[in-house]
Amino acid sequence: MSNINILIVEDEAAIRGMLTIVLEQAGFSPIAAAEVDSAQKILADTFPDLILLDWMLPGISGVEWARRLKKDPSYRELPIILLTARGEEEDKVRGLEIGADDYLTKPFSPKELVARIRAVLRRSGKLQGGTQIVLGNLILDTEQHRLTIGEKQLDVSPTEFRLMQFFMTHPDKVFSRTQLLDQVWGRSVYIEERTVDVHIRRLRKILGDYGKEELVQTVRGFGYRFSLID
Amino acid sequence: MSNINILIVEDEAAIRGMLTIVLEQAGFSPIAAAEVDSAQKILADTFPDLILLDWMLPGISGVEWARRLKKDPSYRELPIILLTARGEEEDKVRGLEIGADDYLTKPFSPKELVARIRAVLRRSGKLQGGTQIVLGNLILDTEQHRLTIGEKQLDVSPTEFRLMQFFMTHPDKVFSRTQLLDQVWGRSVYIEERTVDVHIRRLRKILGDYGKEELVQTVRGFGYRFSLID
DNA sequence: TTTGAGTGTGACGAATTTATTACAGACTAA
DNA sequence: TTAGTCTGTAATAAATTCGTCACACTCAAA
Repeated sequence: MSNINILIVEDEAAIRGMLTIVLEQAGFSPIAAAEVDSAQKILADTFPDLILLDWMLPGISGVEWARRLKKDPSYRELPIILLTARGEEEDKVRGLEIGADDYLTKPFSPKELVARIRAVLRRSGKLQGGTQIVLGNLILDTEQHRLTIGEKQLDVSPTEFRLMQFFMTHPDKVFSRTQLLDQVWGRSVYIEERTVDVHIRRLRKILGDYGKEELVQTVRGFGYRFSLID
Repeated sequence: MSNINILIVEDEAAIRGMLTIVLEQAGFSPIAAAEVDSAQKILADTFPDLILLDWMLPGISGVEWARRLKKDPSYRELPIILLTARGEEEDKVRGLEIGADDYLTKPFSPKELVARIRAVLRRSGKLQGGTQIVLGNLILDTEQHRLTIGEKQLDVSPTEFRLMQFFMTHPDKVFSRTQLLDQVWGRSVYIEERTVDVHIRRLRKILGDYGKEELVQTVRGFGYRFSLID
């Protein structure tokens, strides 16, 4: 269960399905959209680490959308890989001009796709050899599956670990219970929203043992936030 | 100038040549044969450390030869990596049945080839620079096949030894049961995941006799970790 | 102060995951 | 061959985790 989310935007259902399967098998968490409109919605409440974008799309074209995203400060850092039709050299050039991070010419092999994705992620620092997330004196090491606070090791359950991992990679941001369920539990399970509260409680209890209870903050009416600042 | 001899058996001259070059560059000493007959001769008077064997061969097929070798006591230990054509899943299954140590699906990258070869050689103990791995007061000597803790020598079975070897070369890192099976048992065998648990248990028991039971740690939901730290 | 929605908390049973044991077949050395 | 070891698997036990619920508490608007 990687938490590398990849947003696929592709109108052809067959290719979309193929991409989804390939990415899943490669250990990513893909989300697919058929056109820009729904992609935009997904973008709003999920937090993809990379977008795989078809060049030709009905309605707003992929290029056009990419151009917009690259102009938007809050999405500028989000890597985009364009999928172009065979041999349209010109497109490639234009694609890179608008700031796409890579392009891939159809047809491509699954292997190549995954390799390119990894390369881009690595370049943007999201896929690192260094597997540590450091926040203050909190260290979460995904490779060792360890959560330490100062010198002390915290004993957390798998779900708590994933929750912490998500929080620590998105500090200072408020997330609704639904968003947390989507991100930490996965989009495909249905679970009561209140369950999040319980897990938050458990996390706070553990953190509280080390005087760090206030790291997880309640934002009444919205959800929770993880932050070093009060 | 390695003394690792690798016997290549491949009928297509182009691929044979490519393999030879790749292996040479990787520091191995390749010897190539176009079919089983000449391979058999080479086998008789040179002593390869590993065979890279094409699945499809004129005359006796690669599989058939592999099967024979694996039955012959004097060659049983000789690792074999099968080269299979793309997507022939069935072949893989048969490949592992006859006891191949790994398989590689064409086309493959030189990098992957070399990595797999190294892995297999390491697993069979033939690739070791310094033969000792030292961790705390634990010493694992791959050449003498010995595991000592302080002054005491531990009596471990072959599988336990390989498991320890893998753990000691990758300390502090969590591995899933699948990863352990791939790395310690080999990619081409199908074994129940639970079997790992049993071997872990056996290892712990042995280590426990010397007060080192806690070296192998359970990471619930993920797998196991070998670490000197709690 | 009242009221109701939003949140915190402890408990519980079910589900999941891991540990342990026993056993049969394969293999090895004598 | 034979006794003994090694290994994978299945069965069972033990431990942990997880989602829900019921009820207590908070907060803010009226």
